[in-house]
Amino acid sequence: MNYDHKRIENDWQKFWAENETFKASNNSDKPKYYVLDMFPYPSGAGLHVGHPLGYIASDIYARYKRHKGFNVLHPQGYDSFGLPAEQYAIQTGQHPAKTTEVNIATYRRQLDRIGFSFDWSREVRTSSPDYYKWTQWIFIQLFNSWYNKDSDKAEDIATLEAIFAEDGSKKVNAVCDDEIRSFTAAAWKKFSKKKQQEIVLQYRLTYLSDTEVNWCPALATVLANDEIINGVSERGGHPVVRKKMTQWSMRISAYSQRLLDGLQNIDWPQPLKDSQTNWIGRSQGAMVSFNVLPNEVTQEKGTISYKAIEEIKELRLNTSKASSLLWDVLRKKKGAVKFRQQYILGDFITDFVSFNKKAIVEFSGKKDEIERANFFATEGYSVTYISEEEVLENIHGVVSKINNGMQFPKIAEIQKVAKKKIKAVPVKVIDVFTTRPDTIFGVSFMTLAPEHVLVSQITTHKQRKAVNKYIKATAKRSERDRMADVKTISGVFTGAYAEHPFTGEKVQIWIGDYVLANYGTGAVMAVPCGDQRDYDFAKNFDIEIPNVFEGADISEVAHEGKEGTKIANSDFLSGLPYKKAMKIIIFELEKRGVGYGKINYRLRDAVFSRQRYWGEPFPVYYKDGMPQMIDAKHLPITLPEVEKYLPTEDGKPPLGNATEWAWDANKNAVVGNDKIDNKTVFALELNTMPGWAGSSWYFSRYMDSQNTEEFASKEALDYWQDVDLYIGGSEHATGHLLYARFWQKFLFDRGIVPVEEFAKKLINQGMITGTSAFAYRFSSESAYNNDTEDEITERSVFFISFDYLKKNDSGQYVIDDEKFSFVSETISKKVSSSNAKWKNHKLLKTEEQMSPIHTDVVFVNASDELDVEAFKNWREEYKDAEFIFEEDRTFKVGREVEKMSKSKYNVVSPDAICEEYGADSLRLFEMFLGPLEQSKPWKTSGISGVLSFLKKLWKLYHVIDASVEGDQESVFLVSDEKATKEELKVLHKTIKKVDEDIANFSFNTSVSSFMIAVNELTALKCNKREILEKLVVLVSPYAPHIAEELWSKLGSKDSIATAEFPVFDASHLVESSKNYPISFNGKMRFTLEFSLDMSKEDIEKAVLADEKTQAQLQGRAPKKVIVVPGKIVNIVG
RNA sequence: GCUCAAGUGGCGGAAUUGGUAGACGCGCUGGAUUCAAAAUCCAGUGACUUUGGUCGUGUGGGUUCGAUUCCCACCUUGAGUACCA
Repeated sequence: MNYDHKRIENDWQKFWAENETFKASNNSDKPKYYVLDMFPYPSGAGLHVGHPLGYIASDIYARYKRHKGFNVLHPQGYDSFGLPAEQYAIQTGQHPAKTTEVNIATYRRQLDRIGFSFDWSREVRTSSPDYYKWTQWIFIQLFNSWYNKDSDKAEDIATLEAIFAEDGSKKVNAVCDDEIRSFTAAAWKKFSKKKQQEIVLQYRLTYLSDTEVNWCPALATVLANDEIINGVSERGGHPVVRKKMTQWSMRISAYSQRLLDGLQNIDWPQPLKDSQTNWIGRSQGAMVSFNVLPNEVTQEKGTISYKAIEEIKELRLNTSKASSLLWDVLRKKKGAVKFRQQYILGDFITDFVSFNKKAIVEFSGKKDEIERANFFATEGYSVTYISEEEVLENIHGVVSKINNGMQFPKIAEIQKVAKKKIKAVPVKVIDVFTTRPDTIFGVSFMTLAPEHVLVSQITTHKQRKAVNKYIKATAKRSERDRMADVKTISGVFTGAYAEHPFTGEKVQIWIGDYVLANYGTGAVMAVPCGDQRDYDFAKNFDIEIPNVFEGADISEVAHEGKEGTKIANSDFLSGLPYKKAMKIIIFELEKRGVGYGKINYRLRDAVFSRQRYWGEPFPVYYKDGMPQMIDAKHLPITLPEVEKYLPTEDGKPPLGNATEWAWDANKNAVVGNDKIDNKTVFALELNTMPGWAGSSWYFSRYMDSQNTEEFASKEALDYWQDVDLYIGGSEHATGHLLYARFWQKFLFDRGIVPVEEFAKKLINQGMITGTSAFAYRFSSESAYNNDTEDEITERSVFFISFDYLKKNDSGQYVIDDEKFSFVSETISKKVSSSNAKWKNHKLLKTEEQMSPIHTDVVFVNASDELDVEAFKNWREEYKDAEFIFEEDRTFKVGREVEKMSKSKYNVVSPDAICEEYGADSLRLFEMFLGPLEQSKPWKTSGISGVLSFLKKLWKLYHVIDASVEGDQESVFLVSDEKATKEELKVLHKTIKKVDEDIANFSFNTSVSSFMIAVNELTALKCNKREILEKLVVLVSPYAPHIAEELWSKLGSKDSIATAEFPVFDASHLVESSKNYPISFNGKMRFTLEFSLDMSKEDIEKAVLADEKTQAQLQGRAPKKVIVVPGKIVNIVG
């Protein structure tokens, strides 16, 4: 029987499936090993040969580990929520679930053909309700957690509420919104339930907030930072704008430091670690406070800001009906409680306030309600909330509500408040973050982001117009414009000054769009001598540039280096080097209370809402405007059916189209929207989760994927622990891989998973690019009639074989000068023979550029020859094309490496390769292509090498049956004779090499060592069982089908999958002599054979005595002879 | 701009701690087999060359008896990032 890959591969794939050969057990005496691939998004295009590269590598490793006696978990699944299926649904109306189903079936068929050892019983699909049930469950856990900086981990939200009730907000050290809110325990208890919910929401690890988001109008959704490449969407390349929206966010920022620290403990590629480090962007420095010097605006009416005055004016003009009605009643109730309308308290304008009763009456539903409530509570006021409807319907009820809610404070408290009122006008403070506090004496101005809150409060009357104009102009500019135009320096002076915290000097306050509102505090202290941007700004606006560096030349550029320069002109810092100066300045800042050392991170919280249909629904409903979690026992909240997958007409996300999509708290079921007025039915969250939700924990689900009671059982989690080897693309560095690490750490904190990092080792496989083929056509302006100088328009299309062409200086292909006359004449002959009026014309100019036309790579053979007939039939427009062939009647194409893509006709499908060469050839070839991590081009022609290797391997186990006439038939035959020394040497050399190669993930080199082994054993005519039995196990991880076939022929009834990996025995490689390279001045000239136990001196003597050495030296005496025993001899002449 | 990775025959790529540069494969050349083709097998294949050699791992320096490997500077390509204070 000859090597028949089709039959063998079919048989064994069936065998594996029927016997569940690769099913992993959750309890075993063997040590565990978990090999994971990044699961694919099942796209409509199916797999091309580039996709399985990583899967083949991981499969080899998984099979190798099985041979080595491990209980291997090697699962596979689908990341099946996502945009393409939804975009397709929008275009065609097909339900994404359906197309996803079809695509998955294609993927599965394609994957099965390659012979992977996946345990399919553990398959997961992120879009399946059985799976996303647990994604929703994790969301609930995040919602019910806050980050306690004191314990440095996530804790249950109940512990936060307990501290609030016990000690108020001061005792809480949490990661939450930067705005300082403080309230006493007493105040906390007095807050309404809703108020408390609002406060707690700001501490949760997933929270709702009005955030500036990246809005993509074309996709009608928001995008995360890592989903945007160069200012446009990663998918589709649509423009992205900034927009404020209420969104769910994930507090990944709480984990910044731990995500950074964790990188130390995992074996991941350095470039990937670097890019995560970069993305987290830790910078060490200090916060510094600058007081704004009073000016005519900030001084006006004490604490009342300009903004507030404007607001009051407007408020009083537009008082609502309810408000004026209530004011009439309150005003007339003379004597009892004196209320004031729209009076200022701190930064806020109250609706109604009674100063002596410390009572406030407010209409609920204000945007800044939480901040107001906090402030009022801190000041000791009690707040009664009322609604417009209440007032209109039952004003007397409202008045009694106000009276009941009123406190009657003690005298002492009233006095305290009075004192506070007398206190001086609070000074406006600008906080800045800087990494170079040591250069603080070089500050000559400050710059605020145009969006900074203080801008409107400090700008002088004189500058207001210019400032407003500038703010408007920057708001208009899109993020992309701002990015594209880094060079233009713009800004406006606010007219205000700050006081330098050390020198007390006046420092101008500017605004400029080079300062970003969402990094640090949105304000910088500008040190033009030490920062190029500040320098450019100062030069542009003619601001002073004081030099605080010893001996630095700052006439042209800023001095940005840290080390090696000492600080100058800086009072107590002068003469100090960077590190010392940093220590001292931070000490001083803290001592004087004007700043403190601080670490800042670039990592932002991740927006978690998407205005899409095809994603996980949130397990969230809204009650009284506040988000509530649906009890976990009701999960999954399944996606509702919708008519259209587009946003609703009133701009709600696609889920708003659902007619049955609301939460009935009594019946615990999703019911019709029409019952929403029934008091027990609540609106559900209409956003869905982003693509990275499902992929942030799938590796844990594989451990126990069929569990309906838990996300995964504790036993399964404890047994498998983490992924031992994770293989996937580097493009997920700052997306999936960072989010997954974040969730893992969170789940670890909450005691759900046993380890803090989910993958010990990670390898990035490179991309396989395509080798496009081009036929070169000469373009239309090429034909002229030599007699009339007229251009001939009705021409044929000509293609010219690649060997007639050369590249010109601009990289375009033109006809090679030496071959020009031949080509030109050939074309002339062809044309004139077809049309009489084209006699005597010139068809080509030497500098004529050829247009490269993509031809499908299937028409091209290994020698780059085009199947011209197939090409002509491929496209109507080339049917009558003429071809200028080589002398041997072949037509050559040009080659160019490009990304594999349908539009470039260079896509090679694994199905076609499996059909023609077999899965074993495909697997070997993909590995043989080059190092796993590297990107490398695919060229189908090379695969014949590995196929002939497999045939040679087959032949080692077979002999030609002479009794069969005609076609040569081979029959299985191995001998039980003892192997020779030579044969054992070949085997053990190969065992050693393959063992090392797999350990180093150097799969390409082990394929070549297989080839060497088979070539050598063939030369030795070896067919000994002793050798061949071990050889087949060695090959089995790479080419499992042929290995199984030969293994069964060798007499085994079981699969080769768990056969013991051959053990290397060094004794077979012991040599007695060495062929020493003899080099002269480091250049090898010839070799000499010496025994390995010969001494240095003897070797030196023998080498010098050799006539070849004498010939090299030509009579000169060698200056020095270096002998490295077992390695080399070098003679210095 | 910054960060990282990589530059070796016609092509994909080998070369363990510095020790015979180009393993293995593709392609190419010649030969055997064949009516012929495919397949298979054998030999050759870095460049130059007076056939004895000489030069060769992006460029220029350095360290070393010896450098693809280590150090410095530069060039090119690819990836990530983008005013991060």
